[in-house]
Amino acid sequence: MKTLIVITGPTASGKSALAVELAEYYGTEIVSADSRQIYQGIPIGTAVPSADERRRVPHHLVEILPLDSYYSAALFEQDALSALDSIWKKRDIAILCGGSMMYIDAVTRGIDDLPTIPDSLRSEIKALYETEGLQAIIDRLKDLDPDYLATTDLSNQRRLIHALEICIQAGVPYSSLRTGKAKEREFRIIKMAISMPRERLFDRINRRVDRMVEQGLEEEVESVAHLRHLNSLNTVGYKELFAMRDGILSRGEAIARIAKNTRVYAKKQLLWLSKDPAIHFLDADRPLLGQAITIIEQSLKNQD
RNA sequence: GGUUCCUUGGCCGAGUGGUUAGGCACCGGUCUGCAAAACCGUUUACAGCAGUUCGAUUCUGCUAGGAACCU
Repeated sequence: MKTLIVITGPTASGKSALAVELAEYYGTEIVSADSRQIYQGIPIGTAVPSADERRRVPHHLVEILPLDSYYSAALFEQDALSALDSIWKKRDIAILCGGSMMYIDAVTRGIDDLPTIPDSLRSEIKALYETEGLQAIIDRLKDLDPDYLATTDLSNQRRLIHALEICIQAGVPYSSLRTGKAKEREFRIIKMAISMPRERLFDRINRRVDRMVEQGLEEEVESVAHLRHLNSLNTVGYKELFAMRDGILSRGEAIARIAKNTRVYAKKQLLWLSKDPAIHFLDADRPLLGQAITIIEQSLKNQD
């Protein structure tokens, strides 16, 4: 039976290294589940797998998109499933590794089918928001989808705008398209996350930020600065250094801020993981590969 | 030694005789199409002591610490 091994965990916890070891052990390949490593041109700040790691094990969905490409969890679901299928043609086991929790959910649980929003409508709604404010969006939704409005956060412009776009494009309320149900997958899923004390994780993050700077993060930021308005660059490590270029932050402040925002990001990931009952946690104080293999072998045995 | 001024929560920083700004950080949370995004919530005060007052962080006095000027 086709099996998907998911390796996740907070940023800087050592996911990539473990995934490579596991892939070598099972003779398989890795699909990355990382919303930023998928872009080209920002390898340092997104801590893309090393050349050596990629030589040892093929990685899919890393550095495949130009920075100005639109992308989403739904697109990732398609791309990841097709990459996984290509691996399953050769092996029973495939590995999905990354820290973009919503992307992982899109693969393991699926995501509802929604219409794609054309650029024209997207910019129309954006203009409405910018000229008339969030209230205008809310007012429209009162007519088009009061149910959604009743259950959502009225301060979150991003989600409200999205809901309105879907209502208009689909011609039916957004809420009517939301099933809230996980899709049936025809593959077995074993999910694991690396866990370690928060202090130690934060220490690793701080060190990793310093290393990125040593590796030339500032030059990398410089090389993409002309594209700073893109969503792909609305990313920790880049926005802070853009602020430094603007003279808003000193170099020291910018670097400290990157570390801080990375810690905040890690906490969000940790929160997401803590809510997922299906996750097996791996203790970072003990050899990870052995723990992972034990969990995998047990799961395979139990479900056969 | 004298005169004047200052002392607010982890940090910055307003202000008031009673309803205890705000920002940052920390902590907690939301989440099915931009998710390393977007958004929400909570906690920690008024240097110490005494007095005035129905009531003091706010007024008075003393103590401690600090600043400026004078001798």
